[in-house]
Amino acid sequence: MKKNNTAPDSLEAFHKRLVEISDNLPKRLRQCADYVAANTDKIAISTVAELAANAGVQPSAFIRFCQLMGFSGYSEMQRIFRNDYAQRWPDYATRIENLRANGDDSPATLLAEFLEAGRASIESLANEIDAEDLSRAVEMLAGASMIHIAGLSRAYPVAAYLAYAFEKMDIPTILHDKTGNLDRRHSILPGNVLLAISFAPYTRETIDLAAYAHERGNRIVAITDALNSPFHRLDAISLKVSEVDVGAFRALSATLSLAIALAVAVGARRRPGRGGK
Amino acid sequence: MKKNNTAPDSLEAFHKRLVEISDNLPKRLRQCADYVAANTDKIAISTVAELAANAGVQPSAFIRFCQLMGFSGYSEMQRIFRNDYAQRWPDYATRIENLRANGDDSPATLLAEFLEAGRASIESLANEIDAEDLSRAVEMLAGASMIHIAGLSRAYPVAAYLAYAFEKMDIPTILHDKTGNLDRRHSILPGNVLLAISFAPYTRETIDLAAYAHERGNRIVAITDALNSPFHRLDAISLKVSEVDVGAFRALSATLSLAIALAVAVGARRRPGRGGK
DNA sequence: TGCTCGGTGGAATAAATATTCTATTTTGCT
DNA sequence: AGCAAAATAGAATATTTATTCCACCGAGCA
Repeated sequence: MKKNNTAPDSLEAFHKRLVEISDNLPKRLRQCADYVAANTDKIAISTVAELAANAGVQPSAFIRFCQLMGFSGYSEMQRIFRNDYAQRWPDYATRIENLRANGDDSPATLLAEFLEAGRASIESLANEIDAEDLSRAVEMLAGASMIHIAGLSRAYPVAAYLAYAFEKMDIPTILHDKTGNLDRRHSILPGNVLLAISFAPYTRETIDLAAYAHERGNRIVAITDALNSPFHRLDAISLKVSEVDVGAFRALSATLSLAIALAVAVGARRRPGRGGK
Repeated sequence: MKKNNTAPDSLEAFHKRLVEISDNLPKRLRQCADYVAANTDKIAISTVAELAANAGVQPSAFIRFCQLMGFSGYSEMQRIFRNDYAQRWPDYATRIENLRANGDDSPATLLAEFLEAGRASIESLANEIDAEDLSRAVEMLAGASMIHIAGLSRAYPVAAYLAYAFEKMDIPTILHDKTGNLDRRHSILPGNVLLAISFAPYTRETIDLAAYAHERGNRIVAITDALNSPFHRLDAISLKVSEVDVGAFRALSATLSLAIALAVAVGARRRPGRGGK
């Protein structure tokens, strides 16, 4: 626990300070710290009494915690969260409403639906991604002498995007599209890794290619939408991403974000110091 | 203006009620309604005094407005916004923080960056899209006897996704990828429309194709990132989407959402009117 | 054991925020 | 123009919320 009289003025500064003071905290103040760490988002819209009750302490204790964080009191601390909120949501909700207001099946309304679906998908990916698996996937791809990318139909744009990103970073890649109906499975050599993208109902060709690679002893990284996908049997590292759908259609926002992050991380890992080019 | 004593209990109900009472409102109450309609998001974190001041009315007037909406007062109205906030952000901000906490250049941190960028892009698209242009684009594409899709490098995944979506809906489409280095410009016939996707710095081939199409008298719909893009000179309907970038890389979340919405809207528009399959 | 001192709970107080009330103004109508 | 009804501003009040204060507890130490 460390003293410091300058109040954090941003979310990052807040978190930094929270970590700083976090060692050697007395019981009640620790409860506050833990609760706040796990529920930062609630601060903007809660009263001290509510937070204190949830953290299992007295309001006065909670205020002592605020002061320890460097603020004069709860109100001052709350201010930075409210500011943050105001910036984050300039009026997104309102704009979405406005788009929707165009009429039930107007293009704008439809766009609003897909934007909402995209946002929800991204949030859910943030919640559900397994950082361990992601790291292992990056490591494995970074160590590959060649990355083979497979993804068809709905997954094809993702595969194409990955191929583009790897290409930009001078990483050797083969995109297994079906151009000319060529089967290029024999280009998969020892030490290569297959990066397969497929969603239920899984494309036969992609699964077949993965099975072939697995049989030959090549490792597989899969981007898919369920943990019990066919890739599971192939000893693949599965990155699960579930997209929210609109009617019969499913967006790709979260999947694309995952893909680009994966690609850039691999690039950074291969050439430490440079994120890309 | 209508009387009604049941308070809305959800955001949709709130908006519905807002529209209901919106006709024939006295001056000050109208100011409240207008301000609230444009700043719904601020309610969760503001006091009556603040809102009233921003709306240019007295706090008491604002409270009368709340009551007209069916609430007992401001506090009761605020509650539904705070609940909504709590649900929307169960702990998204926290999770992002947690991802970031993995270390400065860990894959998880990178993913957090891209997810944030994706979210921001989606929100900004919601703010900036021109519903008029979108409708006109849909109409034009729906009326085309054939849709030609052009998009290379970073735009290629978008083009591929559009081609996939149109194909799913049995809409005749040609994807102008550069497979076999074939130039298929001569497939562009009268009555066809070109859907071109390109971002600065614009891909030469895409622009050339668009120029050719324009010359032949074909209409163009463009998905691009600036209103002064080369498409502007070609009398294209431009849909502008600006993606937030992370380092040297730019996500595609918002663009993809726009693309799928566009495709589905075109599909919906064609089906009812025509006997088409 | 008894003293000290940081930590704590809870009541007391201060501040802010919400709500009501009423005199006055505006609006709509004839 | 003149009247009645509705709407409004702003002060007064009630309520909620934040903050301070102080008596008490319990660990560490002579």
